[in-house]
Amino acid sequence: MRIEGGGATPNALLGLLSLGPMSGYDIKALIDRSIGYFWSESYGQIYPSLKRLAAAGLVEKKTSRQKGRPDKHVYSLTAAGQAQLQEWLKVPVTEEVNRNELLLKLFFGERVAPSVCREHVRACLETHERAVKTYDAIAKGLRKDSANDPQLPYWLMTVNFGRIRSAALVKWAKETLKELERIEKTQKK
Amino acid sequence: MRIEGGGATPNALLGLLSLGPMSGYDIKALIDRSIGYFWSESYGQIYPSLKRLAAAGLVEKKTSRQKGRPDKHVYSLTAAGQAQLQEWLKVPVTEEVNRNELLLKLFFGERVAPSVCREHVRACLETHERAVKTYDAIAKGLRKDSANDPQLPYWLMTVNFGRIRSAALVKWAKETLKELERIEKTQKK
DNA sequence: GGGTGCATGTAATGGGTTACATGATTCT
DNA sequence: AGAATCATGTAACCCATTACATGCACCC
Repeated sequence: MRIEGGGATPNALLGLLSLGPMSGYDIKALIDRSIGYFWSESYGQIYPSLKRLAAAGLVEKKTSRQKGRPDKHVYSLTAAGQAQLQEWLKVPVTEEVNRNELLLKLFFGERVAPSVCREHVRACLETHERAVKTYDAIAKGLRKDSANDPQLPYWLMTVNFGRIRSAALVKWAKETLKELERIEKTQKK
Repeated sequence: MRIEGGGATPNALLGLLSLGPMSGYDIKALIDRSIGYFWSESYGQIYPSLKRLAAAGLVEKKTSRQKGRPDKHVYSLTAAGQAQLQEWLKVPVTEEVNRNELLLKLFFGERVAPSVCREHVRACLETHERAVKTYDAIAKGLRKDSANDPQLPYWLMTVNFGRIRSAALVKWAKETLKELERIEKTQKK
């Protein structure tokens, strides 16, 4: 048996619980409307992980009965859990290559008609144009709703990351579309 | 039993084999010095996958004996394999959220000293500053060595993606470092 | 003699999503 | 009547990396 805390998932859960006591269901919902653009967890990870965290004494479980609905299992950070989270936050980030299917398809793009790649890149452009707007909206909302939260600057940093990245990809997509059109024209001649 | 060709890995292999006949070992080496910055495969994936592709008739295996060294199993694309690759290249890219541990740690950054986050962001800055230079070098090399290859424009598009993305992250990291220093100063007062 | 490169492959393990199973309440 | 939301959990499955197993040749 391994000690809970090595992987990122349990530590992400500890982090979310540091915002306040929550159930597995709540955690999933919170992820989807906060860190969802750079982190995801499924129930199949959350529930077993919470159980293990509880067994390791890093979180505490309290069952609250509800009318009609199933019992709610609310978890909260223990002192040990808080310590573990802080330790993990200090560990240097290990960046691994994340696979990019768009680039893979583009790399072999010469094997198909230029219009195929154009379509892929156009979709990418649309996605990130929308994303930039979304990030701006999120930042605006955060600045309003969490104006006095000491965590606000950190949250804005992550949003800004997304914004800058998406803006860059918009730029790339536009450049790339032009290049693809150029290829298409020279091919037809 | 499933038909080979659904996942990205077998199709990536087909793509690489479209560049010429190769062994599993060659494929790994080629990945590492070409698409390695946005795609990776391990032997544990490559060898079994090639076997399945051969069973499905998408690639053809030829064993060439070598002096001293173990036999080399050279695979080449069949017509069916080429067709499968082209079909796959047309399928719209499904972008899923890729987890970002740096952002996760930054999101909970208020739970630790600002210097911790500063260190993470500084590492990110360094990584991407180096990356920009690497991408430039790769592009230069490609323009020289593959000047007449019709695939060159596509390869440059993928390199340019990396370049633009890394340059954007350098910008973000610099901004973020300033912000972290600001937080540090206001905290000390 | 020992490290590195060539060359193949399997088994163990890890980390994750999806589908399944259950069931009441509330909204349309 | 039916869909969505609340709520928890397990089992099956998929995909991927790492470790293991083997062994020769070449260079230092």
